[in-house]
Amino acid sequence: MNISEAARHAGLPAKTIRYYGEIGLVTPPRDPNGYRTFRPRDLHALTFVARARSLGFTIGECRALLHLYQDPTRASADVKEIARSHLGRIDAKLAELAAMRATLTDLVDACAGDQRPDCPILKGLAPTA
Amino acid sequence: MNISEAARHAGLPAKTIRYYGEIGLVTPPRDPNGYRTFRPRDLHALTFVARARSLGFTIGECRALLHLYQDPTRASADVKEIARSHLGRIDAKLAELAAMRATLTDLVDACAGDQRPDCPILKGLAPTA
DNA sequence: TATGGGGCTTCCCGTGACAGGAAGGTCAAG
DNA sequence: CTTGACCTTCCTGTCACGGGAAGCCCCATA
Repeated sequence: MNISEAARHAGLPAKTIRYYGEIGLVTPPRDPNGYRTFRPRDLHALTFVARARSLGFTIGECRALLHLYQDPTRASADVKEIARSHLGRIDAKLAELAAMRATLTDLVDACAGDQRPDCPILKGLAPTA
Repeated sequence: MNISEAARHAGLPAKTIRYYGEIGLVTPPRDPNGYRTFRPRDLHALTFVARARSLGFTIGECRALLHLYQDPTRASADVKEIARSHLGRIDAKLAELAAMRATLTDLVDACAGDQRPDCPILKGLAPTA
């Protein structure tokens, strides 16, 4: 199977799949003509990575998860640790965004949004506010 | 005032302030020796940008907001539009992260996290799940 | 057999918003 | 005069790719 069909199956752009090969994440063999040939196991790995990425795991975490996935002697504790760490990052980001949202919402609600220059948003950003 | 003191006042790394100069966001004058000299208005602008950045505005938005801030003939509607657009981005990101968090929490809760290889997290990421 | 239009390859540059670090000029104190 | 703390520019790296150029390769059709 060539790269464009693999891309369809995995739900990833071909460019991304080439990138994953370049960084040694998923490295399908090559045909004599140099084309990448995706075997079922390669598609499997690509789809696994696509899902992990869609959950926000970094490439490094995807690499570790893929190794664990392919290692029958793994301990689920190792997987869980990666996921919990990522969950912590997500919670931190959520808190940061929620705080931004709260402040911004207040400012936006206070702003008339008309032709006059008076603006609570700018006042809120100004140093001496 | 030199850059390190300006950095302290604005709560930004000196490196970041040089970057802002490079992209023409805040461009303080130079002493004869080439050192940047920060006037009160430069500190003002830097602090304004620092606050806007901390609310998640992009550099481009900060540039626009700073222009509006310094333009007494502005319409608050223009400011509000930028802020509302950013608020939309924040909400989208919040939704995305909340969805990730929900899925991840389910998976993590289902995982024993012990020495055994059986792992619902990996199962959840696997293609045939 | 020629040709045309895909699909495949590598290579290089750009993204956003900086951080790290090297090489070298400047300044005030001892 | 030297030391050490500043300051400067310049180059590279980050993260996870996207865009596009230049050049093979393959298949179908005329």
